[in-house]
Parts: sequence; structure tokens; C-alpha cells
Amino acid sequence: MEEERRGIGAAGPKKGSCMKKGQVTIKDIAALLGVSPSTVSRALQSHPDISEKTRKEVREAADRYRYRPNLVAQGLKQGRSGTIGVIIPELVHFFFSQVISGIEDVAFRAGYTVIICQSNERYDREADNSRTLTAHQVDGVLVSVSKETVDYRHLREICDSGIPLVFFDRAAPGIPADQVLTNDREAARAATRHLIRKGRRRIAHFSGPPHLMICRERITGYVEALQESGLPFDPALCPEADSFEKAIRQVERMVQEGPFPDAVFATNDLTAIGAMKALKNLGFNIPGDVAVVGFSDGRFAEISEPMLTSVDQHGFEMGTLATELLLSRIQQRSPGAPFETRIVPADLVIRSSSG
Amino acid sequence: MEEERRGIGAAGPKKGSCMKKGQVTIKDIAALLGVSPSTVSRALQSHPDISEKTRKEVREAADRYRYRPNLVAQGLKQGRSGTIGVIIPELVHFFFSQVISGIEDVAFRAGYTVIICQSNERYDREADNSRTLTAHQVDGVLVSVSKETVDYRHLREICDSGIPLVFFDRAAPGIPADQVLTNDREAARAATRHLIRKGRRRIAHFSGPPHLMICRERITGYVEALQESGLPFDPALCPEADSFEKAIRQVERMVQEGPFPDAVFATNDLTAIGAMKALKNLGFNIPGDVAVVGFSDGRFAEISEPMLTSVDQHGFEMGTLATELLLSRIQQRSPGAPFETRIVPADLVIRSSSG
DNA sequence: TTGAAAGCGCTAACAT
DNA sequence: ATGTTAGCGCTTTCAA
Repeated sequence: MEEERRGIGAAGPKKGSCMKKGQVTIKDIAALLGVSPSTVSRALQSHPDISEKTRKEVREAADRYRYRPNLVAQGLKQGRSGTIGVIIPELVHFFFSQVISGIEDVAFRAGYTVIICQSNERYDREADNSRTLTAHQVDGVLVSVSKETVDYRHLREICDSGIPLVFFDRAAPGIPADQVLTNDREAARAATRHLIRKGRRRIAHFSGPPHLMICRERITGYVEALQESGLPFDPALCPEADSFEKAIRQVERMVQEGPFPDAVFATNDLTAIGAMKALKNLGFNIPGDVAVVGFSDGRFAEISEPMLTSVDQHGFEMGTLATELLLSRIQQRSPGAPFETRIVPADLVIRSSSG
Repeated sequence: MEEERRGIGAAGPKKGSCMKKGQVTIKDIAALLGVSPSTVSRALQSHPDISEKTRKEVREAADRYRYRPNLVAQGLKQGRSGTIGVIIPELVHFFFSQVISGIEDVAFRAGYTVIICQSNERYDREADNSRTLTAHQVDGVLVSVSKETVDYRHLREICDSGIPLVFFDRAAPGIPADQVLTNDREAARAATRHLIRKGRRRIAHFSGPPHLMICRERITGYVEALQESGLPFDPALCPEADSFEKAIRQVERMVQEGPFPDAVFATNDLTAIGAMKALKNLGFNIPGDVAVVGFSDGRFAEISEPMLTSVDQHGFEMGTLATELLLSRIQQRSPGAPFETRIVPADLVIRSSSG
């Protein structure tokens, strides 16, 4: 009796024993039942050599006193935390938030918790995030590198310390890890071909920073499609512009400088929509005078006027696939398996902006 | 010398001593330097009674061997995890992703890591999330309740176990906690008044589920504005419709059923844009025939055609404020301070959709 | 100024 | 079938 009182305290479950937060521990349950903590631990995990009777007793007591396992302690003991870390450039983009949903979905089902860090497209923040996540002993990391990142040491450190890492969408060249990517080059080629098929001959491409592989790939796809059809590549038609505002500036520049393109293929939707806005303001008709195609197919595409033709990247699927890959790395004991690159094929969704 | 070799291992820092993940621990550093672990621990936190000399030595060794503190162990010891949990309905909404950015910003600066859980607007998922977060020993929780949630026991449990909780945007009535809200009622009144001032007389309101306080408040604000001007409240003009698709259906219904409204005030932007789309399809001119106003002012508002008048909720600020409130609760020893309700005033951003 | 020892909550040999 | 013990990595009395 003495023991029992000490264990849980007379005040009831809410005011737990001696714990700061009123948390009931395995010890409390043990004392209450007059058994050892290990018995409680085993009973709770339905260990085979615990008697049915004690198992039930323990379960009941645990329920009654709202015992909640301390995952931090469990993690420390078992050398796994049950969490996976995500480093993502910016949550506010529909594509990325879709990826996160996919990640969460799979992680949740597998009993993992997701720690999300935003790099805000900044290198130093990304490096900080890496350190934070490893310090928190995440069991694995999912990364999409920032636009600024050209030094990959922080990511290499993660791999070196034995934490599985999977890239999604934006990978870091030279880092040995699995990756889940879009077939950017083909998708860009398909988008450009589509414009050519629609009779366009001066097709501009608004691209992202060329040190990002996905951007280089999209440029390449664009160039290939031009070449196939014997169209010239004009650098003046291929500026770096990957935001709403930059698109507007580029359109204005192109109008002033010379023969205007009859189509714009942008590296993301917001850029495409910026271009459309600027074009409409300048009196161009879309798609009559200029056709426009975007990339990533966010919600904007269906809302814009005219509706935007865009490349659907299947963000949710990329998230689920990347997470499945990561979990299988985490769970398997063989760290030697060769790294995989999985492609989630994108497809062109044709709407009215491209005629 | 013997000791030193044993401590870190001859193979260099990458292959740590006996650790699974090659992690260097405080013990390793201690052995290497021939001091005790406690000395290393103290040196690392610049404890006053450690000599400058050993402090430097320890620091150097830690640097050299890339010692990274194990935050899980630290957390277990100190009864704090350095993480805060967030339960949010859906990340894919611009407003919520902005809030998250605000949360992250403050948390990061304060050295906290953010664990984000999506409820996907579902009650059971939200309850699960609560348990996960407490099991992970988060130091505090930020919550915006799901549309489905009407039972608040899981949230009460969080409070009862002594974990500070702050609501943002969508609070749970009756739960003793701080909250950061928008002045929904006033904002809705302002939006409706604006439409009245523009000469509208049959103003519809597309609202969200009435058990969400924010939705009730918006309805109230809308009704108040009508009453002020002596306009009748017509329930047929105040349907529950809070998504793109539902808005389209409601517009179509209203067209069939009778005298059409000359304005629509929607409880969020996507709903407003759905309404605009349906209206345009039916040949209505916006704002000529029907004026439209949204709520939350996402990126859509500037992109839609015509650009959408909307209520800017300042999501980022709501996130920062909620997090500051939470951190002050976490850090202060006095759990008795009265709970605060902070309002982040929203303001109406007038664009072309409302004439 | 430093070390030894205990313990955070939990688990897993190794007893019994 | 259950208890004892040790220990995950770290911090922190207490003692020296």
C-alpha cells in the first residue's frame, strides 16, 4: 500500500508522482502493481513470456492512469528516435506543400514523426537545419536543396554519420544518396514540342538558377526540342527568371529590345503567371499573340485567366515515394545497397494558355 | 596514448569509437583528453568554474572530432526536448503555410525545432497528432483545430499534462489556453460594409462550418453589417460553402432558384475564386453584375481575374506572435499567469473584384 | 578546478 | 514468468 501511494500519488492520475509534468512513468505503474519496471515494459510490448494475467493488469493500469510512453527515453535507449527530418526550400509553394503531405502520409502510417525545416532558399539556413536534425537524432533525412546551395558538405556529413538521406526534386550532385526526381528534361522537351506543334517559332524559356540540376535539365530539354525542329537557340530568349516579379521584368525587357517571342515556357507556374500578367498589361492576347506554359501545376494553373498549361509534377507521389525509399533504408540492415534514382514521370496538362 | 586511441579510434573521426552511427560522444572527448565527462560537459557550456585552459582544449577537440551534442539525451536529462509541436489543418493553404513560416522563424531564432503535424481537417488524425507530440515530449504545442473537431478532450489532455498550448486562428472553446486570433467579426463586417458602400443590396455569404468559431464570427459580422444598413438577412443567401467546388455548386443553385445576389462575400479566397469562375461561366460580369470578396488574402487574390478583394489575415505575424506567446509560457516558471487572447487585426485589401 | 556518482525513462541481456 | 542490473548520452549534485 505504501508503495502504491508513492507510485501514483493520492491525488489521482493528473498529478503524477514526482514528475515535473505530471507524467506517469513505467516505474509508477510498476510500483502501483507491485511488479518490476521491466515487467511493465515487457507487458506493454506484449512480450511472449509475460503471463496473460499480468499483461492485462498492466494494460489496464496503464490505460487508467493514462500512461504515455516517453519516446525520447525510448529513442535514447534504442538508438532510434522515430522521427525523420525534412529540409525543404519553402513551404508556401504548392508543389512543396504537396510533397510534404505525401511525406507525412507515409511517415504517419509507419509510425514516424516528421520534423520539417525550411531553408528559405538559403544556404546557411540549410546547413543549420542539417545540424539541428542530426542533433535531434532523426532516423533519416529528406532533402530538396536550396537555390543558393553550391557547397554540399553539410549533406555529406549527414551521409558520413550513417543517417540515410534521400533527395527529392532537387538533388546535390556528387552526394551518394537515393533520389526521387522528375524527368525534367523530357517534360521540358514535351512542353516545348507542344508549343512548336502549335505553330510557335520564337519560344522563350524563363529558367531558374543553372546550378540547380533541375533547371539545367529543363533548359536542356527546351534546347533539344528547338534543335529537333531546326529552330535556333537565342540566349536573349532564355533569361534566368523564376519568380512572378522577375517574369514581369523580363517580359518588359523583351518588348523593348526586339522581336517579341510568340511563346513563353516558364520553369514554374508563378513565373508563367507573372509573364501572363505582364503580357496582358501590354495588350498581348494569350494565347493568340503569345502562348504560355508553366511547370509544376499548382492550383494557380486552374485559376489563372486563361487557364495555364503546365507540367504536373505529382508532388504528393514524389513525397510518398521518397519516404518509402527512406524508410526502407532506415529499416534495412544492409547499408551497402546501391543508391537508386527514381523518376516520377511528369505530364503535360494542356489548358487554354497554349492555344 | 593508449587512452586516446581507445577514445576516438585510430581510423579518425568518421569511424567513431564504439557508437553505431559513428557519433562522437562526450565520453569520447573526455577519454581523449584524459578528463572526466563532467568536465567536458561543463567546458562545453562554458561553466564558470572550468579553467580557461581546459575549456579551450575541450572546445578544440570537440571541433576537431565534430562532436555534436545528442539533443535526445540532453532532453531526457533536462526534461525538455527543445521542440515545439504544431497541429495544423492543411499545409497546402497559403494562409497556413505562412503561419508556419512565422512559427519557424521565431522558433529557429530561439533554438527550438518545430514538429509539424497535419490533421487534414480530420478529428481522429488531430487526436493522434496530439498523442504523438506529447509522446515526443514537445515543450509546447500550437494548434489550429480541424473543421471536424467538436470533441476537445485530446487538447484538454495536453493542457492537463502541463504542456503549454497556444491556439492560432481556430481555437477550441472552453480549453484554458492562450489564443492568437483574427478579429474575424470586424473583418467580415468591414468586408460586407464595403460591398454595401459600393451599392450592393443582395449580398451573399459563403461560409464555413458553423461550429468553427471563426466561421460563426464571420457570419455574425456579415449579419451585423446588413442590419446596420437595414438590409434583410436571407438564409438562402448564406449557404455553407467553403471550397472551390462547393462555391460553384452554390452559384449554380442560386442562379436557378431565384433573384441572384449582386455580391458574394466568401469565407476564404479559393471559395471566392470558385464563385467567380462559376459566375463568369454563366455570363455574369465581375464586378459589374456581381462583386466578389474573399478572406485570407493568399497569392490567388493577385492572380485571379479580376484581382480579388480580400481580407489580409497576416498569417506570418499570427505565427510569430503565437510562438512568442508559447515560448514565454514555456520559459516562465509561473504557470499561473492568466490566459491571453491576442488579436492580429486583419485588413481589407480592395482590388478590382469588388468594383 | 575537477571527478565520481546518480539518474532522466526506458529496454534488454542475464539471472532466477 | 519475472526480477536485477546495466546502460543509452548527458547533466548535476556532492565531494574532494
